[in-house]
Amino acid sequence: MYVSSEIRRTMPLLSMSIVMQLTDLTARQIRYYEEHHLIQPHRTAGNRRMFSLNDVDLLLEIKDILEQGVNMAEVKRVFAKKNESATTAAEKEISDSELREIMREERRQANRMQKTSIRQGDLSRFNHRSARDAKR
Amino acid sequence: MYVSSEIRRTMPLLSMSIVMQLTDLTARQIRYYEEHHLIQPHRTAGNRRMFSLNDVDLLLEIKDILEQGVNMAEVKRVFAKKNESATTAAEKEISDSELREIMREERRQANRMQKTSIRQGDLSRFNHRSARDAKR
DNA sequence: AAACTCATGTTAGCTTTCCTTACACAGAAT
DNA sequence: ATTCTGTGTAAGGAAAGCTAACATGAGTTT
Repeated sequence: MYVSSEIRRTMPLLSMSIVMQLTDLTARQIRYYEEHHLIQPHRTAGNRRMFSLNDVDLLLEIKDILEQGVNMAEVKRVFAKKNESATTAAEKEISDSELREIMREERRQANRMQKTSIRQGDLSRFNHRSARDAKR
Repeated sequence: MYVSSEIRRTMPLLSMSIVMQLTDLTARQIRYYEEHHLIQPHRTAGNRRMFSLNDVDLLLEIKDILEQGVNMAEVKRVFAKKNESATTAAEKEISDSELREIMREERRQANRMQKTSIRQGDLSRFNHRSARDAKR
């Protein structure tokens, strides 16, 4: 009861070290993703970053996507599209399958357009993810 | 999804400054309550306290009880009894009303025993708490 | 009244954590 | 071959946290 029930996913409660533990990312990586506007952690009066649970989830998604061999530019596009569809459709959440579908579409478009959008390895895992899907 | 669903109430995620904000207690107070074994926050490798959501709830309860004009010794007894009844009866949670009942009983016993247990003001508010009760 | 207890405030000195900035580097893209 | 990208790492400084110690006001005991 009490506080825990009032914890909002957007409340900046978590310090850098905790987020590093939760996400298994380095501080360098987290700051880099912020630099690219993928997250916007709050700042304390003393300029320290404070993260929300939402931020942690975002970081985990970023990590997950990057590990698939997608580059930052693409991650940004995926997130932009995700926000777009979320706001236009007034949806707050998006499922993993939806996310993968969006990325699949992104990939198709990028391939058609100029094939410069996707680098760093192939995306074959996105089309046969039975093993990974089972884990989620 | 992802992390937030895995957040356990016992995970030490929160720093001192955040807990101060959440509870509106001073660092001095929080450390003092720990000194009296009312909470046992984790420690980082660098000796910093890290609090769980459970700790925050406990602190809020402590604060609430102390604000009624009860002293620490009594708070300890209340908590001891609470733990006892929780473990023996295999109950995890205790309602506010139950808590107040326990404290009422405590007070009666203490008065009978040696009347040294309760100091610092009277407990009259416990018997006519209509205004405060309405807030919870 | 004097001495004591309790819960909290405050200060000092020190350690840990976090910040920014800058440079380095390996692998991929051009 | 050169450039771009994502990450590592180091330096110097500042914020936040720690312990220990003394201070204090309200209530209690002697």
